[in-house]
This record gives sequence, structure tokens and C-alpha cells, in this order.
Amino acid sequence: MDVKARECAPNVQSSEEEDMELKRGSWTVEEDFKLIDYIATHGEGRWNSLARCADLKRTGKSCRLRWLNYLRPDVRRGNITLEEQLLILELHSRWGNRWSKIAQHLPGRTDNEIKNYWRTRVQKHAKQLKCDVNSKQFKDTMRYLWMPRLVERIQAAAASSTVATTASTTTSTSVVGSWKTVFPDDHLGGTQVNSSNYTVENSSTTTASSDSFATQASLVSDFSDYYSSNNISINNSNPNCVEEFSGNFYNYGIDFQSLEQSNNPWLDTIDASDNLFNAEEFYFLQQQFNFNM
DNA sequence: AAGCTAGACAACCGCAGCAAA
DNA sequence: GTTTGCTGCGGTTGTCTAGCT
Repeated sequence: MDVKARECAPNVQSSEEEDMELKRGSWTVEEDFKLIDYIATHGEGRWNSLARCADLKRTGKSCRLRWLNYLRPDVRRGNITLEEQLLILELHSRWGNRWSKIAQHLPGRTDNEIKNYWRTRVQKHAKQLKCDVNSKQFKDTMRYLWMPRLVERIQAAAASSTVATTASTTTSTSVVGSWKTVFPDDHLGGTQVNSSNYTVENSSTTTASSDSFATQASLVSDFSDYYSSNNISINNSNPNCVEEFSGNFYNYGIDFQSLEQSNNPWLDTIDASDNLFNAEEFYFLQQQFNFNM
């Protein structure tokens, strides 16, 4: 315990007095500076005494949360990147709601942020599909549709950055190579995500820079683009993909072009602005879920 | 312009695990 | 062995804001 903390330790107020003074709600700039200043001098930890000694009318828990989720210098702000989305999906499929454990593998991201991402984005889709987020169907959808598409998006982002970059090099492993650049440690217990899990091939020319992967790319796309870019026909058997998708989603003879052309009123009701699946995808998925129920 | 709604994010709460007294 | 306090985690709620009507 540092000097200041030791000095103020005897000045512990009764819990009643403390409760009366405790402040709740949003943190002010002044409070933030107090917390930052104190931690810069004395380090973090011992949150209850820290709260008292820093003259913050907050609980130790509140101080800890504010520091870890917001003020910590290495906290990474901004949108969740495609790579991070992919990693979250992969790790959540493995560990479930172990947010802190998942967060350990996303440098700069907090468990709170990942949890919020999951609740606002991922669970929303389960709700729209009228299925349980923990159901096998939804998990299959993530693994066989969503995650491969994220890989595709990542590749597309890398490829587009290639066009904009003059000094490019040829590689056949841009996804895996860049993935390891972003997440350099094989800290997934020997089961690190790599492109082969999703049966995505890549022989494109790319700079494969980690910066290119940090680029935000919209997930809004035409599902048919996805298939055509992979030489996938809804009704045929793509040697690369059908085995992975194991017929769960591709053997029902759904014709996307027909769907697009037939002014299906149901499509109009779907949130097509969402950045993960578009209307066609939701219609498709909805059909599958209804089929399986 | 005002009201409403949904999404995104920040913060709080309850609980469990752990260590020290 | 029991109690007490601290820390961390996951679930939940509150608040702000942008977009829509």
C-alpha cells in the first residue's frame, strides 16, 4: 500500500455516511481527471481505498469500471472491425458468454464492449429470425454463413486496399498472414482461427497490411454477389463450400434471383439497412428456420 | 419543430471466488 | 472454521443520440 493510501486508510467513513455521499451516474471530466491523476501517481488496484483517497464520491467498483472500460490508455475506441467480429463469433461459439475471456484475445477491447456488441448486433439477428441465440440453427448460421462472409469481407477489404496501393506484393495467404499480424500470438489454445476453417481460398494480390484489416468495411452486400464470387450456385455443389455448408442451407432449391425479382412484400418489412444480413439473406434464413421448426 | 423509437454505449447490481484477519 | 472485505464477472438497466414520422 502506498503512503497516500495508508495515510487515508484510517479515515474510513461509516458505510451509512459513505452511502449518503456516493455519486452515481455519468462521470464528469473532473472525476475522470482525478481518477487518472491518482492512478498515474499511485497505480491501479485497491479500488475502495483509491476511491476514498482520490476524493471521488464513488464506489471502488465504479472507479474500477470507469478505468478499465473507458480511461485506461490502451482502451481501443471505435467500431468493431471485421476481424474482431469474426474473432468474437469464433470465440463465443467456443466459450459462450465468457466475455472477459473473449476480451483477452481482442487487444484494447473490454468485456463490456464485446458484451454490448453481442447483445445489440448478434442477438438482434436471432430475434429477427425468431430463434434462440443459443439454438443450433443460429449457431450453424453463424458458422456456415456469417463467419465465411466475414472472411470474404476481410479479403475484399484487403483486395480493395491493394488497388489503392502501388507497392504491392503477391501472396496466397493474405487472410491468414494478416490475421496473425493483427493477433500475433497463437493464444487460442491451438485452435486459432484461420481461413481454412471457412474454406475460403485466396490467391489474390495484396499488401496484406494490418492497417488494411483495420479498415471498416460495410457488410451490406448482395448475397448473390457472395455466391457468384465463389462460383457457388444455390442448387449445385461447389467443391469448396458445399461440404462445409453440409447442405443445411443450400439444398432447398431457393432461387435468389427469383426472390429478388418477385416483389415479395415480406422483404420490405425486413431491416435491410442492417450491416450483417440483407433482406434476401433474412428471407432465406427465415425459410430455413421455419423449415427446421 | 416536436415527439417517438431503436440502437449504441456507459454504468450499476448481484453474485461468486479469494485472501486476510 | 468463520467472517469480512475486495475484486472480477456476467446480466441488466439507464441514458444519450440519430433517424424517422
